This record gives sequence, structure tokens and C-alpha cells, in this order.
Amino acid sequence: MQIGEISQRCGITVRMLRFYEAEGLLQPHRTGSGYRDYSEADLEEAKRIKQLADAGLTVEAMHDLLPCIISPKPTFHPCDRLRARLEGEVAKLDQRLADMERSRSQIVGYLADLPVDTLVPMSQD
DNA sequence: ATTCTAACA
DNA sequence: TGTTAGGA
Repeated sequence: MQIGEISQRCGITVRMLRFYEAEGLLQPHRTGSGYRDYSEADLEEAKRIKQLADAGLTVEAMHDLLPCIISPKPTFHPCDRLRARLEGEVAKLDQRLADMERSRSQIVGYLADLPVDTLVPMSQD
């Protein structure tokens, strides 16, 4: 399939698909005319990359993580770095969760103090 | 119509 | 990351 199709099917922009390839995360075949030719396997990997990207992982982290997920057999060479990397990610997420909870209570506080008679008539639709 | 590379403001 | 130029 061409880049446009896989883009729609995995939710990664064409721009990002080319970027990830340059980073070595995806290696689609090329047609005679130089167009990228993605396989179903590439699509599945792209979907995994999508999830990792959504999870906030860097290309670096994905490089360590993907090999461990792809191969059915323990290719645990990169998994040492992987463990450290994932622990670091969890730490960062914990920090962000803490920060967000502070923001949340802050806003909930404002909401609680908000007068009840501030509603304005809605415009017609 | 679609994609390719490279580079821009 | 978007966008654009200039080709294929």
C-alpha cells in the first residue's frame, strides 16, 4: 500500500511516517518509481508506533521497545536499556499526574466558588 | 491524483 | 510539524 493509505489506517501523518522511517523505525520497500510500499506487517508496526507516540515515548525509547515487542523470541539485548527507559517514563508520568492533580483541584476550587446566577441566555441555533 | 526530496520562516 | 517547490 502507498503512504497515503497506511497513513489513514494507522493514524500517523504522512509527514511523520517519513520521519519515523528516517529514524529507522519503519523500513517499507520501494517501488520502481521510488514510492514507499508498505506491507500489512508495516501497518501493524505503524499502529504500535502510534500507540507508543501517543503514550509520549520518544523515538529513542521506541527503538529499544519495538525489538522486544516484535520478536516472539526474547531478543533481550536491548531490554536492559528498555527497563531503565520505561522506568524513567513511568517516573515522568507520575510527576505529570501529580502536577495535573494540583491543577485539577485548583480548577475544581474555582468552580465551587463560582456564583450560580451567572448563566447567560443562549443564542438560537 | 499521489508521492518524492529538500528546505523554508 | 506544516508547507511549498519542482519532478516523476
